[in-house]
Parts: sequence; structure tokens; C-alpha cells
Amino acid sequence: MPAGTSVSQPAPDCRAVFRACDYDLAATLSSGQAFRWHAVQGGWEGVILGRWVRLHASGKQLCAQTAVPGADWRWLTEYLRLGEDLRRVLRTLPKDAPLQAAVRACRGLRLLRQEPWECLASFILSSAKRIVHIQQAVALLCERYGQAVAAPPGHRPEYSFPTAATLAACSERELRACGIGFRAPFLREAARQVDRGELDLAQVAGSDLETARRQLMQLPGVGRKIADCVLLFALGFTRAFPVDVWVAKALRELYFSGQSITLAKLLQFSDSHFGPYGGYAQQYLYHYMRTTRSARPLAKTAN
DNA sequence: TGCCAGGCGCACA
DNA sequence: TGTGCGCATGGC
Repeated sequence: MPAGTSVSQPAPDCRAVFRACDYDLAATLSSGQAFRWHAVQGGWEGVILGRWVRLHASGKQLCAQTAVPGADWRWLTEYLRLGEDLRRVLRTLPKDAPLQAAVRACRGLRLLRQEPWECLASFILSSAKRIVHIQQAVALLCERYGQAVAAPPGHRPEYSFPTAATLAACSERELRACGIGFRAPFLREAARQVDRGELDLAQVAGSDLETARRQLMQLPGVGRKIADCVLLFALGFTRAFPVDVWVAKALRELYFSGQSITLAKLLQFSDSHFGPYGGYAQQYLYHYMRTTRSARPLAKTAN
């Protein structure tokens, strides 16, 4: 049975079980890719494409529960990229000691494939914010401007991520009231362009990497790093390599003996060194630095 | 109270 | 081409 195939196939149900070898659900959902997951009683709860879902890992299986019955679980298997063969991906990565150490420390960490608009909007909010603050801002935006979604009886209310049209209709003051500060006009402009079709994220996904990156970076408040996050976490560009303060620190410490290498040189190095699945390498290095090495990045990312 | 965060944009050398 | 700073906010 291929990975990602539902093990139990009863009539439309609120539960499903998937084979998920080599899948570290906790690392994947807590590694700063997505901002709507909460650890609850040994599992993880979140909202994907307007569906509340609870996930928990059990050995080589992954159990899912929703609030609304359904027979088609592709929305979940695609989000979790359950069909991706991790061993094949890891074989493409360079065999250098730092990366192999990161892979050993975080084995099972996966990339997600998120809804593009939600991913873009979330990372516009991420600029110079800690992950917990991004989560708070996203939660507030959803609560105020998303739609209520079905959740189990007695469960707290859950909301979808607000549409581009809804956020485009908000004033800057309303958005700032969600705690996003100077990012408010950036979010509003991105929402406006997506809503009017001036930026077609599906079309961006079909472009080559350089074109797609350039299209995203024409948005105010979206530079190379945020663009690469959207390319990697939502649009399927596995070569994209976002360099934030943590990844810059990882590259400088692990590959350049702590020298003050410029961001441009780090990008040049990452582009040539890590290969077609460099985005995985980036995520392993990021999670490795945050969870097993020093507590804080020391140097700011140069422009 | 100061520091800093999954940055970006701009001025300046 | 590289460096430094301001921009909001909240937790430590």
C-alpha cells in the first residue's frame, strides 16, 4: 500500500487512518511552517481549508478526525504530503556532516503543502515576529474575519482563514488592531492584489522558480525570505531555500566556521550546494538549530 | 527596562 | 555592494 493511502475505508466517516512511515508529526507541525496547530492531549488540532481536524500519530500510522463526515481525504494527504517518499528526498541531499547531523536529529520532519493565500498572508505577518506572536496574530485574524467552521460538540469555536476578499475590504486600522503593526498595509495590499486577480497564486505555482519568486517579491513587504517561504511551504518549489536569522546562523556556523558571510553569498552557496530538494535541507537546519543547538540566533540577516 | 523576533525597504558610504 | 536603521508588538 502506498504511503498516504487510507488504511480504513468505511462509508463516509469522521475518522481515517493513514500509513505514515518516517513521519514526525510533532516536528512537522511545530517547525514554523504553519501557524494554526495546537498540541492538545497528545494530538494536534488545526484548521485546513475550512475543515477542523485533529491528528495524532500512532506508530507507523496517522489518525485523523474531523467534525464533518467525508469520503475524500485528499485535502489532508496533500497538505501533509503523505505521498512523498522521504528516503528518496534525503538521498538527493548532500552528504556533508552538518546536514547529516541535522537529518539524524530531526528524522521524520516533513514539509507541508499549505493553501497558498493563507501561507502568503501568514508569512507577511511573520516579519520580525516570534512564532508565538505570529500564531496569536493569525488566530485573531481568523477569529475576527474568518468563517466559523464545524467543530466537535463542546469544542471551542474554530474559524477558517479569512479570504483575500475579506481582508482587502478591511481598513488598515482594523488590521492593525489584530496586533500586526507596520505589516498591516502590506497584508492589505497583498489581499487586494489576490482578490482582484492581479496576483494569481495558481499561475505563480505554474511558473519557473525565478519567475515565481519575482512575482511574489513585487508585493510590498515581501522580500526574498518571505517569497521563498511561500514557494516552499505552499507552491511546491522544493528547491526554494528561505534564509532567516536561524538558517543564516546555521550556514555561517556549520559551513563557514562562524565567519561573517553576507546574505548574498549564503544564498549563492545554498542554491548551488543543496540541490533540487534544498528546501528540505533548509527545514532540517532550521529545526535543528532551534531545538538542539544554541537558544538564539546571534547575528541579524544582512540585507 | 532593554532586547529581540522564520524581514523589508530605504538611505548612505 | 554592503551596512545600519526604523518600523509595531509582546514576552522574557
